[in-house]
Amino acid sequence: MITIKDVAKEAGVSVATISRVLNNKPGVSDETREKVLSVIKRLNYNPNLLGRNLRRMETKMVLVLLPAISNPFYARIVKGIEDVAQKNGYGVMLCNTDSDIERERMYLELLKNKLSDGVIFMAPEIDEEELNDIGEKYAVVQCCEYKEGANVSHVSIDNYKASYKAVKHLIGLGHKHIGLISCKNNFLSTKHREAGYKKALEDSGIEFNPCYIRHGDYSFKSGFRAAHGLLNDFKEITAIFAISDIMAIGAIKACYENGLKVPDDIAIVGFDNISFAPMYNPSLTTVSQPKYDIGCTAMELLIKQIKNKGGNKENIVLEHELIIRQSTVK
Amino acid sequence: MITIKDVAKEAGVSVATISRVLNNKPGVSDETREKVLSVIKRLNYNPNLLGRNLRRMETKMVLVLLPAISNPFYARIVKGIEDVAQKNGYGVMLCNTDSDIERERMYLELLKNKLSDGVIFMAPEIDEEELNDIGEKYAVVQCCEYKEGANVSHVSIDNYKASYKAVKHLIGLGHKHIGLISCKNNFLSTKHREAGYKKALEDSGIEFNPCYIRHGDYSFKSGFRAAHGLLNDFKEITAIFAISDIMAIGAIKACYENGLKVPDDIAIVGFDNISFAPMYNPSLTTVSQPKYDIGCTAMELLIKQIKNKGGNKENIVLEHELIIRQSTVK
DNA sequence: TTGTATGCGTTATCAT
DNA sequence: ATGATAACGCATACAA
Repeated sequence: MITIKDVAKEAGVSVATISRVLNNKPGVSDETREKVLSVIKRLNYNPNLLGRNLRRMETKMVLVLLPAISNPFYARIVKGIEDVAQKNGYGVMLCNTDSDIERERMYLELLKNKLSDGVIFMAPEIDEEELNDIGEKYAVVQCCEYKEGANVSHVSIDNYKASYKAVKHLIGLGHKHIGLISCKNNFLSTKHREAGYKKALEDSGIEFNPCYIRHGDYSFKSGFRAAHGLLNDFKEITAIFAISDIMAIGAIKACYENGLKVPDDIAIVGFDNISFAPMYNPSLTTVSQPKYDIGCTAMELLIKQIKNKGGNKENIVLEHELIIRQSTVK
Repeated sequence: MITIKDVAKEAGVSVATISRVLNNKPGVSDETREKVLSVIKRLNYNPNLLGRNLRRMETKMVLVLLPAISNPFYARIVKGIEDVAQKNGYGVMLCNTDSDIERERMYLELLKNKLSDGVIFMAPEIDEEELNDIGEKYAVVQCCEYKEGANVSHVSIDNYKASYKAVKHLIGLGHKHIGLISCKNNFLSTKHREAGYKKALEDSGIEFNPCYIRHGDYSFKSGFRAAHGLLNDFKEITAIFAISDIMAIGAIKACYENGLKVPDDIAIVGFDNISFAPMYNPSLTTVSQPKYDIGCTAMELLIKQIKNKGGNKENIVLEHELIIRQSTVK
């Protein structure tokens, strides 16, 4: 392996000079700099960052923990994170937690072991307390999903308002019996979206029927089953709001298999505006989150924290948008 | 920051002993070991892996370069990679190249800079020569997509046979005018899938019509446009084979918007069996790759190379499967 | 402008 | 069974 010493010897200067050239530091004559660069090129030298990282006690790498890369919702967010990271000289390590707390803890070791300068959680599995502990020692940002109790920055939309708007859209189309496909989990977003649904009904003088709520697990199948159950049990239902696009798509599929046409016989609204939403048949009305901006903002927050050694706790709420497509409008 | 020295001082032993305990090495009395462990716990000590990595000149991390994490095709492959990695004490860094050669090269720096012990390419952008150079110095495996010329291991399916089988399925259903939605790229898989299409026609005595081939770019929209064009120009077409599920889904959408029902008026076959294939409306007939196994195999190959310092060039072909769903069978 | 020398945290070799 | 110490590759404070 070629090291900085080899380059120094070959160029006839000291390692300090090589280091200066590598890091674009001043105090090197143009002549020397050029000679060094040519030797670096000739020897095909690549600095060993293990040495640099140890010395500087930083890695210029950040961790992004996501429940599943297969979830298309995260794609644009990650892009935002990556773009801001790159602009600031940071690399991004994407890590699948599978919503498994052990796997999440495993990856968090990378943080504790100094292999990463900070972490962005897409949906933390660990509880408020553990999150708080980590937040006190390391740079941490929560993105989209977050724990309320923890004193850790987050960036997200207002899920309550977004859900309210989606259900109001259905009510505006004349629907009075609106099913809800929610999830049985502890996500704050879930709680907020359910609350928004109820508030929209209430504000429109429609009585809330708890039986109209079914619970899935964000999967296509669970959306399918939930819709199937709703349609079987309550013939009067003419619209369904699902708190995720994938479950909404499962619901549409269930409608068709029950002989109901969307949107003619039943209207469906999703949440997230994943890339498949406009591709589906029919295309899906849904709530769009500013995913790219969310990612950018999260990374910016993280970098600020890294620079300020953990200060700067901030919570940022970005704007959502209701996108109306074929699944609700005849 | 707590270091190994602090632990040593607190436990009243030398750093060497701490290191032995940390690495589960023999030559430490049970008594001492226990004392050390208790001190480690009490001080909440986390070993700084920057030191270890420099010393051992390895990181126990591998790079996985994918064109886009948003492509659902990669999800199961990555899971296979991760599972095998974890079993062997390796961490996985997922990196989005966006099919951008510069971004790809940027991430390859992590390899050259010793921040990663090896790399798995899902679809290399760099050419044979550059790939070869990297393969000579570092542990490299190509997964699914690969460059033929490069002397670098790969694992994939037989795309020629798979494509042949898919088209034969359509012919078996009585279709004689079969459109092909391919891609304009340099992927070997594309070439092989086109060749399989032609060979299937030929073997069945159906004349190949070059005009029946349209080119997309793996996107939904490109599939939509390609199908739209085919249907407009050639009313006799009753079936379309797309070399990716996403384009196939675009094609189905185009059929519906042209007033054609799938599969009643036209049959569609995709390729990859992404998670959305069974969810679509209608569900999609497609070629399934053993994605999880492909991922596992790639990672196993990579670990072998890391251990053998670059030896062990191997090419492995795994079995595919045609999955028949609603989009072809009435 | 350039060089010398120290240390980052760890592991591993060689003593004891 | 345990300890002292050199080394890994690099950046940097200080000297020249």
